This record gives sequence, structure tokens and C-alpha cells, in this order.
Amino acid sequence: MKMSEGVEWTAHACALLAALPPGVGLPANALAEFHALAPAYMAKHMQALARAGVVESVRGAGGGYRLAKKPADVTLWDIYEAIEGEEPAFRCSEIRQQGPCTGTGDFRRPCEINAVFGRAEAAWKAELRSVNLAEIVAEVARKSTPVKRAQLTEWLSEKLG
Amino acid sequence: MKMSEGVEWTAHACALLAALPPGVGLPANALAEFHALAPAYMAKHMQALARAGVVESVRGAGGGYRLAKKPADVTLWDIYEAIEGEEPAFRCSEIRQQGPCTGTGDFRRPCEINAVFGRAEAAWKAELRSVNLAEIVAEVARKSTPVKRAQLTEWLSEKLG
DNA sequence: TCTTAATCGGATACCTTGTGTCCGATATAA
DNA sequence: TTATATCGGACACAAGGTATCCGATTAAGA
Repeated sequence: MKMSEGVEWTAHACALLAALPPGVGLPANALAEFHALAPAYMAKHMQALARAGVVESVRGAGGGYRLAKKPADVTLWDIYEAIEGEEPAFRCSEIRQQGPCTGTGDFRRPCEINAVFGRAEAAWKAELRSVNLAEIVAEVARKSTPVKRAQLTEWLSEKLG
Repeated sequence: MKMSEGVEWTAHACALLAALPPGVGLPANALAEFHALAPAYMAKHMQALARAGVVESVRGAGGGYRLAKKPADVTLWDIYEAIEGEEPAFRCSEIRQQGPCTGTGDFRRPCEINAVFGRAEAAWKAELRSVNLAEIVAEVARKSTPVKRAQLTEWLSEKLG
């Protein structure tokens, strides 16, 4: 079971956007360049985030992507869901209702195996919902260094004009 | 992010094996037939379970697959891991170390985004490890009906000779 | 106002991974 | 010893993720 690497890409991109002043954004090209990623593919992923309402897109020169909400209101779950979609990883196809021993066909009680996987995914989702972009930005900043901070300021001033 | 349906197939197959007397097994054909699944594909998945040590295989006439441990000692996580492998769904490729703002190259502190996804997967895994086959069998039996139980007995006596 | 350049958005090709099947290897039972 | 049942891995096929390009749209500047 592999998660799309688009989740990693966009999570880092959103962390960068969350570090900018409110309302300020960056074009997809810059977001890709910041982590040395394929620009066209990053652009595709940012589209998905825009469709999901995590970011807003601004077309034309000087445009780009900016967060659609406050950093504190965007969780890693929002980003995951934007890229991977709403369907759960485990899909119960009710195979218990197939085969020679299905009896009278009364299957109103939920499938136990599906129930367990459902609880597991709920726990997973809860963990992702518990962390928002503001917290991530704060944590990343805490781990940073003066040199890196200076490089970021320099790079941003170049990109934002 | 989609989980292989082999997880669902083998989870149900193991639940069936867990309901049999200790040491007794069934061939892959029978396990597939019980839920009306593709026999060849079910056989392939059972191979993976055997490699992982969840079940034991017995070749030749009268052979098949049987649980390698007591039902209470096999969790849904064991089955998941046998089919999907050990790698986590989220793979951090350390893109934070790429790009124009990587500074001095000091990245001893873990990547925050990776850390959150790691916690989420740990919670997910813990939930799957908390349920074993004995509990599933008991729960399924509780939800069953006299008609189904009779059909199962009939079917098993035919398969086990 | 018009032109130019920048940027997003969807359509398109490619490649990896999961899905599914078949046949040979092996061991049991007769 | 033979025939049969069963596993195990090698082999095709399909789907979804990866990656790119080009047209549509909009802002900035002349």
C-alpha cells in the first residue's frame, strides 16, 4: 500500500505557503524549485489542492497559489484527502455474502473485519487531523538555523519581488 | 491509496481457518470457493501468508493451508503485513534537504511531516494489532444464524472428508 | 487600449504496481 | 509405483500513479 508522493510534495509546499504572510502566495514553479522537484508534476498536484479548497489559485502574471484558510485551520488530513481522495484504503466488498454458506442472507450486522479496518483508519485519520500547518511551521522554524533562515529570506525576496 | 484486496480475501480465509480444529487446514481451492473468489489468485495470496509465517503449507493430496499459530496469536496486522509488506505507506524522501535553502546541511532532527505520518501509521497499526483471529471468529459466530451454522458444518464435512 | 508574458488547467503519454492465470515441482494416497 | 492433489513461482494483462506538454486565462506593462 503506497501513498502518492504527491502528498509529501504538497505537504512541504503548504508548509512553505503557511510561512508566508497571510494572503501571499507563490507560483507552482517556485514551490517546485524550493525542494528541487519536477515543476510540471508539482503543478498537477497543486491543482488537486485547489480543487479541494486547500489553496486558492491566482492566474496570470504575478499569480500562483496561496492558502485558502489560516494555517491553523489546515491539517495534514486535508492535504492527504485532497491528493488521495475520500475512499478508505480498505474497501469491503462483502465477500462474506458470497459462497455456499451464506444462509438466509441476513447480513444486517456489519462485517467484523471491515469494522476493524474502519477503526484503524479512523485512528489514523484522527492523528493526521490533530496537526495543523501552523504547528508544523513552528516546529520546522525551531529546528532551523540562522544560515537557513537567511537563505529563505533571500530566496523569498527574489521570488516575491 | 488503495490496499490490495488480497488483504480482505486472506483475512476472511484466515478467519475460516481459525474456526477449524487446531492443526486442521484447507486447500487454497476450498478457501476460494468458500467466498466465491478466483482460485488461482487466492492461491497466490496464500503463498504470501505462508512466506510470512502466518500459515503453514502442506503439499500433496490431502494437503492445503493451516494456521501456523493459535488464532489468538494472529492479528489483522500480521495478515496485512504478509500481503502488503513492511514498508510504510508514507515514504519520506527527505525533499527538505533539496533546494536552494538547505543551509549548512544539518538535518539531524527528524522531518516533522514524516514524524506526523509515522505517528498516524503507528496508531493505525496498533488498532490492527489489537484484534486477533479468535476474537473475530467469536464475533462472526455471534452474528451467525442456525441455518448458516448448519451449512458450514455440511460444507466442512464435505471438504475435510 | 493593446500587447506581452506569466501562470493555471486539463488532455495526453509512459511506467510501475497490482490483478489474474497457467504450468511445472512436489508430496501424498492408493 | 502410479496417479492425483496441491503448492510454488513464472508469465501476461490491466489499472493507477508518474510525468510532460500545450492551450486557456489573466495580470502587468507599453
